[in-house]
Amino acid sequence: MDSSVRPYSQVYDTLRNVGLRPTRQRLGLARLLFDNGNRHVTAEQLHAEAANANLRVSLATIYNTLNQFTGAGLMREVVVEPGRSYFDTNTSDHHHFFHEDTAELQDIPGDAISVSAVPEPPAGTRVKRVDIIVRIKG
Amino acid sequence: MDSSVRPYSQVYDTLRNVGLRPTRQRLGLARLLFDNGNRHVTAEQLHAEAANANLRVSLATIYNTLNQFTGAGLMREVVVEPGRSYFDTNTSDHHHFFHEDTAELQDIPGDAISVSAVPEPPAGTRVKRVDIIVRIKG
DNA sequence: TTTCTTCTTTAAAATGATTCTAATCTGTTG
DNA sequence: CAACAGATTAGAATCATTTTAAAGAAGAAA
Repeated sequence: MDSSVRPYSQVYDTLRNVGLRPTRQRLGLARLLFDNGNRHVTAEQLHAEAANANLRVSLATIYNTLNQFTGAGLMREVVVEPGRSYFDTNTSDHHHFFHEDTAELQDIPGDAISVSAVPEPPAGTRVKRVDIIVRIKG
Repeated sequence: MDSSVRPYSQVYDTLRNVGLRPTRQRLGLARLLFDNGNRHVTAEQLHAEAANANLRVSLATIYNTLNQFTGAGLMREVVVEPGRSYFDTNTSDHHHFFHEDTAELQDIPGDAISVSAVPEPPAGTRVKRVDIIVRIKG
């Protein structure tokens, strides 16, 4: 709970649990991502943030890590803009506002919006996820 | 109605109405796009299709044209996958199934699905559009 | 701890989609 | 038809992301 006393133990366990070796880079990135509430980041943003926090990580590792975290179910990818991927630390059922002016994402809690009557998926397929993006402008 | 008799007159008028010069390329692409029911295409797909139909158009023009048609409200862009853009000839209110296996889009009519209680957008913003993507797998 | 093996990280190159550039060509209008 | 504005094009440029192959770090065993 007190990150000044046990700065890495939480994320350390998290990484162990999903079978990822707790390396310096993964521990540092996990802390940036998970110790500050729900976050929506692009690879470039996280890279800049890491540099800022004195964490030396290459951009390739940022991409690897974001993809591994997503594959492990610790994050999810949100696709809202052509040519750029956002990663979301909130994996619970919820949706998004997308500010078209600032290119920022904002959570909509799962219970604040819902889809009535999701149509039957085509024969032979099953629904993997329903994404709702509410695009807004200033 | 009979495209063998008046092959270009419909799309010709459409282009005129939105202020785009009816060039050979735009007329040909418009015919491929609008004379065959609702379509979802990527730039590469449309390029291949044009070549197939003996319509010589560069890829740069495909991109220009798709963006111009979208800007003119004749089509809309659908973002479902990082790194690839889909363009949809159906501009009416509706949503999409996305087949993750085949990377294909399929319309969900606007009245077959709906969002209950779209939350109030943040102060100073207004909703531009609500996109629902139902991701399915085989 | 030393060693061995396996997984990670990295810089740099490669890729893939899209946009830009600058030169050439084509519609439109007079 | 002439002239101009707008459109098309090949190829270069750009941007986000992935791959490569080499060097480095973590875990297990002795």
